[in-house]
Amino acid sequence: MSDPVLTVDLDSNVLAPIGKRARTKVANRAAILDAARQVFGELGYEAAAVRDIIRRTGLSVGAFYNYYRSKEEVYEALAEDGARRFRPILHAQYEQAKDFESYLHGAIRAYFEFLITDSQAWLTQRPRGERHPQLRLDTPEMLAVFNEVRASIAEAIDKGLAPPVDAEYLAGASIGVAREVGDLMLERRPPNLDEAADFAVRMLLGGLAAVPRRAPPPPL
Amino acid sequence: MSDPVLTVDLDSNVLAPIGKRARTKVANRAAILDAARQVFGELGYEAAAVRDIIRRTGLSVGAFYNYYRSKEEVYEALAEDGARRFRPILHAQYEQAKDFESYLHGAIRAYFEFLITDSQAWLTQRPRGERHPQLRLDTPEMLAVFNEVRASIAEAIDKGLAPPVDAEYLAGASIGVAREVGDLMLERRPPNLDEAADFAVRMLLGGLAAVPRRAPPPPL
Amino acid sequence: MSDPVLTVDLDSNVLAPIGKRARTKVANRAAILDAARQVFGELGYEAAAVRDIIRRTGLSVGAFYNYYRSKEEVYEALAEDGARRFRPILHAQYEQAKDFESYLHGAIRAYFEFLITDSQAWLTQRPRGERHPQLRLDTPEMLAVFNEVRASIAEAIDKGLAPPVDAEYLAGASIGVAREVGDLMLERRPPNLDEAADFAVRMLLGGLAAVPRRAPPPPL
Amino acid sequence: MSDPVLTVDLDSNVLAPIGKRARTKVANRAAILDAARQVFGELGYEAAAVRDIIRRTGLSVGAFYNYYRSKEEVYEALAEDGARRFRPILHAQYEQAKDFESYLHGAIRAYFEFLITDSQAWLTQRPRGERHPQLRLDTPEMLAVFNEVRASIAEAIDKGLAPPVDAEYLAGASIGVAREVGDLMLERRPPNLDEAADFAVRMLLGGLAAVPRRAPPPPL
DNA sequence: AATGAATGAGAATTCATTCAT
DNA sequence: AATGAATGAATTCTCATTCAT
Repeated sequence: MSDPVLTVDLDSNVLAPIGKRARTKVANRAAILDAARQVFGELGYEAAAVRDIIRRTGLSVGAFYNYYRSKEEVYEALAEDGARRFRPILHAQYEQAKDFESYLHGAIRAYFEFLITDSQAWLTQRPRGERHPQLRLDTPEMLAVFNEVRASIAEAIDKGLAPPVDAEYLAGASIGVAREVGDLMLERRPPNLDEAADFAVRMLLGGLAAVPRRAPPPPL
Repeated sequence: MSDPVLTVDLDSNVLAPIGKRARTKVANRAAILDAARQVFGELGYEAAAVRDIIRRTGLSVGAFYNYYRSKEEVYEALAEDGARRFRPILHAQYEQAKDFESYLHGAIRAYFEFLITDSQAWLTQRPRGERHPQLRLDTPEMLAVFNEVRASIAEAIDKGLAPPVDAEYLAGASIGVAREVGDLMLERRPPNLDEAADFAVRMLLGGLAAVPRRAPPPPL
Repeated sequence: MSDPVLTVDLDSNVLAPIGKRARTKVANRAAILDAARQVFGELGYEAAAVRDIIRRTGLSVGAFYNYYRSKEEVYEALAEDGARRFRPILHAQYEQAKDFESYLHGAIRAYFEFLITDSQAWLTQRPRGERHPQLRLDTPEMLAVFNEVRASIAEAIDKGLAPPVDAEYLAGASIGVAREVGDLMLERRPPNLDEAADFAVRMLLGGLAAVPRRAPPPPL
Repeated sequence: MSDPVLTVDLDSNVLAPIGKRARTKVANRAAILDAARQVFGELGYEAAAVRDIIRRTGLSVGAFYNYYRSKEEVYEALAEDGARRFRPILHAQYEQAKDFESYLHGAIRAYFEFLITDSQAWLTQRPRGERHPQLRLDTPEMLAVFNEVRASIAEAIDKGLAPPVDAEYLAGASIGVAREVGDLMLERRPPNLDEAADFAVRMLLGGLAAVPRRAPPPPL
C-alpha cells in the first residue's frame, strides 16, 4: 500500500494514519493533538515525553513547539477540546430529557460513544507491554468531561429533576460507574456500547437488583 | 524541634513519629514505606522523587537503596503491603457474610476504614496547591486493593452468593462507586464513614431509588 | 496601525519608517542592518535572535537569509558599515588638525556624534528592564570604530604629531575615556555633546587638573 | 608527572591544576568558580555553556548543580566574590590615602594586581582562536569592582577629597582608562604592573602632558 | 525573491542510581 | 549500614538555518 495523504477532520474525528508527515498546518495540529491524547492516555502526563508525542506524528521536536508552547499547553488543549466537544452533547441530553432517568441514560451513552470514538485510534496500539507503576490513565479530555457531568448532576438535583439526594455523592457514584464500566467496555472485542450503557444505567437507577442476569463473558 | 510528622508504623499499626532517624532496620524500612505512601499519594509515581521520600525519613539517599533496590521496588512493596493488609479483612467479611449485601457492606466499610487510616497522616499536608495536570492519585496500595475486590466479587458470583450478573461490570461498578465516594468522603471535614458507606452500599444495591433523600452538604 | 519604528536609512542617513515591508533590495538590506544594530545593541550578539531582528523589519525569516548568509554575517556587515562610515570622518579630522589636541578633539566629537546619531532610534526603547548578567553592549560598529582610532593614534605618534608616549596605552586610555564618557552622555537627558566632549578631551590632555570644576549633575 | 591532588586556597588564590577531579567540596566549589571565571571571561555569559565550565573541572554536569543552582547563580557568585575580595582593598587605599592622587594610585594598582592575579590561571589558555563576534569580555567580578570604584569616587568628591568635578564622568574616565590600560597590560609579556599603573595614574591626573615619553613597546 | 513551517543540534536542568568514605 | 557527592542519561525547550511552495 502506498502512502495515503489524509488530512484529519477534527469534527468528524476521522484520523489520518499517523506517522506520516501531515501536509497542512491544521492537519499537523490535529496530528499532535491526537498523538498527545494517545500518549497521555498510555503513559500519563509526567511519563509522557514530548518526544513520545512527536514520534507518532513524524514531525520534529521543533515542529511541536510551533504548534504548542509547552507540554502543558497540549495537555490543556486536549482538555479544552474534550470539554468543548462533549458539553453540547451533554446539554442536548439535558434539554430533551423528560426525567433524570432519561437524562442519565443519554449522558452515559454519550460518554461511552465519546470513549469509543476517541479510543478508536489508539486502542489498537495499546498493548505496548508493561503498564509499569501507573495509576489511572485518563485523558485530560475525560477529566474535563467528568467536570461537566458533575456540574450537570448538581444542577439536575437543584432544579428538582433528580431526587434530593447528596449531589456530590451521586455525581461521584455516577462518574465512578461510568468510568469503570466504560473502561471495561473498551477492553471487550468488539466494544458493546448498548450492553455497557444498559448495565451502567440500570446499576445507577436500580442497583444490583435491576441489573440484567446473565452469564458472565468469557474471561480474557 | 518542630512537629514530628505522624505516620503509621506498619508493624504495630500505631502512629509513631518519623523524621527522627529510626534505629532499627525494620523501622527504617517501615519509615521509607510510609514516606513513599505519602509522596506517591501526593505527587504520583513519576513526579515523586526518591529524594522527596527520604527527606521525610531523615535517612540518606544511600540508605534508601539499602532497603529498596529502586524507586519502582518501593512502589511494588507498597502495593504488596496494601494487598497483604487488606486481603484478610476482605476475607473475613466474605466468611462472615450471610449474603452478598452484607458482604458488600462489609467490604466497602473495610475499604473506607482503610482509606481513612492510611490517609490520616498525609491528608493534612495535602494542600500543596496546584495538582498541575495530574489525574488521580491512587496509592499503589489502593490499586492492589481493587484487584482483591475484583477477584472477590467474581468469586462471589461464581459461588452463587451474588446474582449471576456480569461479574466484571459489577466489580467495576462497585469499585467505581467505592473509589469516588471514598475520595469525596475524605474531603469532608470530618470524614463520615457511616454516611459514605451507607450511600455507596445503597447505591450499589438499590440504585438512586434506594439512596437516602436529604439536603446536600454545605459546599466547600 | 501603530507607530512605525523610526530608524536611520543607511543610504540617505535620514530617518525613515520601517516595519512596512520595504520594497527594494537595497531598502531591505538596510532595514535588516538597522534592526540588527538595534537588537545587537540591546541584547548582545548571543542573546539576539534572528527572529528579533526580522520582526522589526516586517520581513520573513527566509528573507533574512536572502540578504545575509548568517547571523554572524550581519554582525560583520554592521562592523564594516561602522568602520566604513567612521573612517572618513576620522580621517578628515586627522587631515585638518594642526596638532594632536585638535585631532583628539575632532575625533572625540566625531565619535560622540556617531553615538548620538546611531543610538537615536533605539535609546528610547531600551528600558526593556533587566539586562540580566550582561556586560557591555557595544555595537559591532563601535568596536570597529575603536580599531580605527587605535590605528589612527599610533600613526599620529609615528608621524610625530603626538608626543612619543606609549602609543598602545595612549590609544587605550583615549578609547577608554571616550567609551565610558560617551555611554554616560547618552544616559543624560538630553545628551549634551559639548559638555561630554569637553570633559573627555580635557581629561585626556590635562587630566583631572584640567577638567572643569562644577556641581555634579542631579542624580538619575 | 603523577596526579598531584592540590586543594584550592581561595584566599591566596593559588589554583590547583584543573581537569583533575578535586577531592573536597570546598575544592570543587572553588574549581567551578575558577572555571566559570575563565569561561565567562573568554566567551561571555550567554555563549558560555555550563558544559564549558565543568569540562575544565573534570566534574560532571550533575556536580555543577550540586554546587550552584543555575548558570546565573555562578555568575552572581563570581560577582560577589570579586566585590568581596576587592572592596576591602579599595577601602584600605581610601583610608590611608592623604589625597585623591594617592587614593587613585592605590586603587589603580590594586585593580591591576587583582587583574594579574585573577588572570594568571587562564591567560595562558586564552588563545583559543577566534574571538568571534564578541563584545567586551569582563568577568562579572570586574563589573562588580567597577561599581565599587564608581561609588568610591563619588564619595571622594562628596567629601571634598577630590576636586568638585562631574563625579560620574570622572568615575567613567577613571574606569575607562583603568580598564583599557589594564587589558593591554595583561597582553604584554611579562605584564608590567608598575609601568601600566604609572601610565594610567599620570594620564588621569595630568593627562597626555604628564605621561612619560618613551619609545613604544615592540608590537605583538 | 518572499514566505514561514520544519528541522535538529544543542542548551539548561533534573533525578535515579552508584560508590568512595 | 549510612552518608551524600558524583554521575550521566534523559527531559524540555530554543533557535539558526533549510526548503517546499
